[in-house]
Amino acid sequence: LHLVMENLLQSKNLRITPFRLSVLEIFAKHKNAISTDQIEKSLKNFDRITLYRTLKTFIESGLVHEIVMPGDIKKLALCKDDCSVHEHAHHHQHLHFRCDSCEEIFCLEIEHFPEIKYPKFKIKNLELQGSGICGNCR
Amino acid sequence: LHLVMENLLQSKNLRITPFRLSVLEIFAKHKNAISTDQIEKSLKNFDRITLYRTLKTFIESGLVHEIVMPGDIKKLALCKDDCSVHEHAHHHQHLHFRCDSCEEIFCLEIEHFPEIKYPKFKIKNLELQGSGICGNCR
DNA sequence: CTGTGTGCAAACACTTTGCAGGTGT
DNA sequence: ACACCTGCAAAGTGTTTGCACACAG
Repeated sequence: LHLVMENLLQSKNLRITPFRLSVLEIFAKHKNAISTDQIEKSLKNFDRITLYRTLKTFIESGLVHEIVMPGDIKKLALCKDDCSVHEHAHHHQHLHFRCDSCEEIFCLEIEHFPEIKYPKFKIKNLELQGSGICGNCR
Repeated sequence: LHLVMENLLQSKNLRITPFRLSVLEIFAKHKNAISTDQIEKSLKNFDRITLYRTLKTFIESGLVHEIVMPGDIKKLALCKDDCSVHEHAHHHQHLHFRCDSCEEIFCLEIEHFPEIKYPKFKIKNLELQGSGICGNCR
């Protein structure tokens, strides 16, 4: 696991440090998106400022993406192969789904990603956000 | 205009006050979504706390909806007829589009709202967020 | 060795809470 | 008259900036 994470950092030209590795491992342990708060609870003897900077670096370099929803919901998840970063924006081909019951946020790979057109507008990137009841809660 | 806004407040069982009316009129003046900052600049001699509470009330009663995007982008827009509020979540049938150039956020009515299915998940609400270049900027 | 990352202190912005007084219905 | 809205003070939360030292390449 360590090795995988080291390669991940190296592939983005980021230096391999113990702190970054431990943050990445927390992401790897969680299947779904996690909040900064969850990360902090999983760390010990850490500096909050460094964590913020680390996360910012991860987001900018395309390792991690933010998922935000109305109501101050903000979570982070590891990017997948289908993620790319252009002009400071992340592009995904998956659906961000929030369960009304357990409040987990899932990144769901969907088969047919919809195409949307609007007159005179050039839509370069489309993001899907859904909510409802997840597979575990029903 | 005043009368329209008064009816709007009344329809949601909210009291008609000068402050609420002036906030609503700011929304009406702007075609696109606006930030709290923009609202504050349009007001004078106002109390920021009251503004926050007013906006919260508007959101909860279904008058206004929040649009959030990664990178601390947070704007507000008047709800349209196709908006509804269930269990603290707003439902729309339009696309939220952010222009990479002018950074305006548009609520775009699209003809065929996509249907997404995912095995074992019950998707009750779907939100679309797009980005690219708007009609004015190209 | 050089530039990047880290840790600490301080500052900053945004938002919420509590309460007294004012206002709408 | 009563409940709701407003304004002020204070506090809370999340995040950023500056700088000195430590560490990775």
